[in-house]
Amino acid sequence: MSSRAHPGGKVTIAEVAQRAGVSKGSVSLAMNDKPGVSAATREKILRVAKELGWLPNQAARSLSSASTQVNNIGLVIARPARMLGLEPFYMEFISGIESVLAERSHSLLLRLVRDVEEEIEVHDGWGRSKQISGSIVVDFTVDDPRVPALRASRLPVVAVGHPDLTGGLPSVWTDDGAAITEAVHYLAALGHRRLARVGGPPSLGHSAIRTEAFVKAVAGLNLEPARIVPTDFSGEQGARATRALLASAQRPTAILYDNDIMAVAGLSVATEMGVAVPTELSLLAWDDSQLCRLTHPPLSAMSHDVFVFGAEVARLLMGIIDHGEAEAGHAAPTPVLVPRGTTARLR
Amino acid sequence: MSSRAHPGGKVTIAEVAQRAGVSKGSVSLAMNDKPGVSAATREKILRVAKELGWLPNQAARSLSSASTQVNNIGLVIARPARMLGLEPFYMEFISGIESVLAERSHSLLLRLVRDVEEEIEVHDGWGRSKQISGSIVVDFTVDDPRVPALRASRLPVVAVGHPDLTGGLPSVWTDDGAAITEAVHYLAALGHRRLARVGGPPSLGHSAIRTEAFVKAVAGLNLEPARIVPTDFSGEQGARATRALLASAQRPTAILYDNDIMAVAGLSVATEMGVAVPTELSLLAWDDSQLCRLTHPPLSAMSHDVFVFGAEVARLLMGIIDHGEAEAGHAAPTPVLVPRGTTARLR
DNA sequence: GAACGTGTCTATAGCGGTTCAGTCGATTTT
DNA sequence: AAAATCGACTGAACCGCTATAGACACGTTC
Repeated sequence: MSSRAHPGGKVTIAEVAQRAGVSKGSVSLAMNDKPGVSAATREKILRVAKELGWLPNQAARSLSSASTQVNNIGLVIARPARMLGLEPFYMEFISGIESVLAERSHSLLLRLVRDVEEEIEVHDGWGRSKQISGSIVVDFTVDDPRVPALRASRLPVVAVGHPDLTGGLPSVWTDDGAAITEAVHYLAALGHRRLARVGGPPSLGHSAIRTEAFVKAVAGLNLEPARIVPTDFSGEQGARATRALLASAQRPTAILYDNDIMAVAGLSVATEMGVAVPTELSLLAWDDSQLCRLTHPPLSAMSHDVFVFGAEVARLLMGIIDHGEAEAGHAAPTPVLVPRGTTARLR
Repeated sequence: MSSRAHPGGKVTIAEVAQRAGVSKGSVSLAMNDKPGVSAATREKILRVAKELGWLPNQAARSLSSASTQVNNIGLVIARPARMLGLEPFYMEFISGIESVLAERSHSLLLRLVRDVEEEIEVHDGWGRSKQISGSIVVDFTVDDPRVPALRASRLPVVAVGHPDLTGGLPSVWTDDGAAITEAVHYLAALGHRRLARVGGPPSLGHSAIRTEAFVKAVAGLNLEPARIVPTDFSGEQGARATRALLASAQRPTAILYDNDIMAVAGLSVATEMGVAVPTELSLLAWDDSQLCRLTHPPLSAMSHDVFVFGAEVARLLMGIIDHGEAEAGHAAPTPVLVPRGTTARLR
C-alpha cells in the first residue's frame, strides 16, 4: 500500500504520517497540541491532515488513552413511555436540562426502562462503555438500591430528591414537606376540615415524604383524619381516585393532588358527578404547568418552575464534572401556592 | 447488588478467559453468540463474566470490528429548549420514539442546537465517533442542506417530512395538504368565507406545504383571499398573530392554527377582545394534545396521534438498521377533523 | 575533547477486543 | 485400519491511536 490517492476510503493516521513525511507519533503530537514537534512540522502535518480530511478515530483514541471525552449526560427513567408525553413535568424538566447542556455542547442520553434493576444495568453499561460523562438520577425510593451502585461507579451523578433519600449523593430537591404544610394550612384556613390527598406510589420517596408531611399537618391542625389514595400519577388513576373519594360516605371537601394531570382529571370527575367546584369541593394541583390555567375554573396549584429546576440540576452536574465533587447540592425554591378558581372558603 | 467486585476495577477479556480456563477468542465467541464454542463452555464463560461483572469495552470492540453495536438513536432539534417543554408535540413524539426504543433496549441521544450548521456538525461527530447507530431528522426546509450531508454519511436515517423535502431519504410524513384541504372545506361548509392561517416559519418545509394547500383550497372554493401570518410556533406569537388578525379591518371569521399551543393562546385573545367563539369566530387547532380538551369551549382540532407517529418513525428506523435500507418510508394516517366547541356555523 | 543537555523525531509496545488460520481429538467414511 | 470430516478451541495478527523510551543532531559546559 503506497501513496495512492486514497479514493473515498478511510484515512488513518499512518497515511497522514506518510504523506507528511513523518512518523505516526509526530502526527499524534501535532494533532493534540502537545510539545515535541517543531512549529514548522506541526503546521505541515495539520495541513496534510486537513487535505486528506482526516480526523482521529474516537474508538482508537479512547482505547489507547483510557480518557475518553464524550459530551453526553445520562438520564434513565423507570416509567412507561406514554407517561413521558402526557406528564408536563418530565418534558419541562428535560427541556430545562437541555437548556444548560446545549450551551455546553452536550447531549442528553435518554432511556426508559421497566424497573430499577434494568436502570442499574443500563447505567453500568453506559459508565463502562464511556458513553456518558455524568448522569442525572430521579425517582428515589426509600433505601434505593441505586445509591450504593452509583457510589461504586465513579461516575459524576446528581440525584434529584431529598437528601434523606439520596444517601449523600450530590442532590437537588424541593422542600415538599414545607409546601404540603403550606397547602394544608391554606385549606384549613378556608374552613376545610376533611382533606384528602391523591398521591403517587408509596414506594416513591418524594411521595412518601409528602404523605408524611400531609398527615402530620392535618394532625397538627386537629382536622379529621386524612384519606390518602395512592396512584401511578396517570390521569386515569387520578380520575378513579377522585371518583372513589367523592362517592364515599364522608366525602372530603378538599383534595390535594400530586401532579397537575391528576388534578385536571379530578376536576372533570367532580363536574361529571355534579359536585360544584369550588363551592362544595376545593381542588389543589401540584407542579402547575400551563394545563392548570386552561381548565374551567382554572386550577389552584402549588407552583414551581420545573424548567429552572431542570436547568439547576444540569448546572450542578456540569460543575461536578468540571471541578470534581465539590458541592453537595442544595434545595430549589419551595413551591408556591397559586390560588386560582378551584379553591374557596367552604360554604 | 451485583458482582463481587474485584480490586483495581478494570476487568478485561483476558482476565475472564483466564478465570474460565479458555482463550480470549472463545470468550469473544461466547459473548457474541457465535458458533464455535460448546454449550457447556459458553455457559461457563458467561457465568464467569457475570461473576466478574465484565462487559466488553465498546471502544476496543468498535476498533477491531469496524461495526460498532451501540444502542443509541440520535435526534437533533434546532429549536430553543424552552419550546421543547411547552410544545406537547415534541414530548409526545419523543415518548412515542422511546416506546419503541425501550422494548429494543435502545436509548435516545437528544441534542438541541442553534442552527442547521451546528446540527450537521453534531451529526457528523456522532457518526464518526460511532455514538449512534441511526438517527431521526426533523424540521426539513426546502433544499435542506442536511439531505446531501446525510446521504454522504452512511448512517441509517429516517426523515420526518414529505418526500418532496427529504430528497429520497427514507421518510415518514403526514399528508398535511389533504388535512388542510379538509379543514378549509369544513369551514367553508359552515359558511365562513374569510379565513386566516396562523402558521409556522415559512422556511420550514411542512409549514410551506400547508400554506400552499391552504391558499389553493381557499382559491378553489372562491373564498376571499386568505391571510397567512407566520410565527415561530410559540404561544406568544400565536397570541400576537391572533390579536393582529382580530384588530384588522376585515377580520377573518375563522382561523386555522399550526399547533395547539397557538390555538389555545388565540382563544384567550379572542375572549379578551370580546370576540365570541364560536358564534363570531371559529378556531381550529392542529396536533390536538390534551390541551385542546381543557379550554373553554374545547378546541376543535385536526387531530393525529403524535405518540403513534413517533413510534412509527422509530420502528422504520429500527427496520432499516436491522435489514438495510429496504423501505422508502410511507405516510402516516392523515390528521382527522375533530369538531369541538370552537367551530360553528357563522351566524 | 569528553560529558552532558536539549529539542525533534522515530520505533514500538500496548489499549481490549475480533477474526481467522490452524491444531487437536473424536467421529464418520472408505 | 487409514483417511477424511467435523466441532471445539487456541494463538497471533490486526484495528487506529497514544505513550514512552531511545536515536540523533546540535549546542554547552568543564
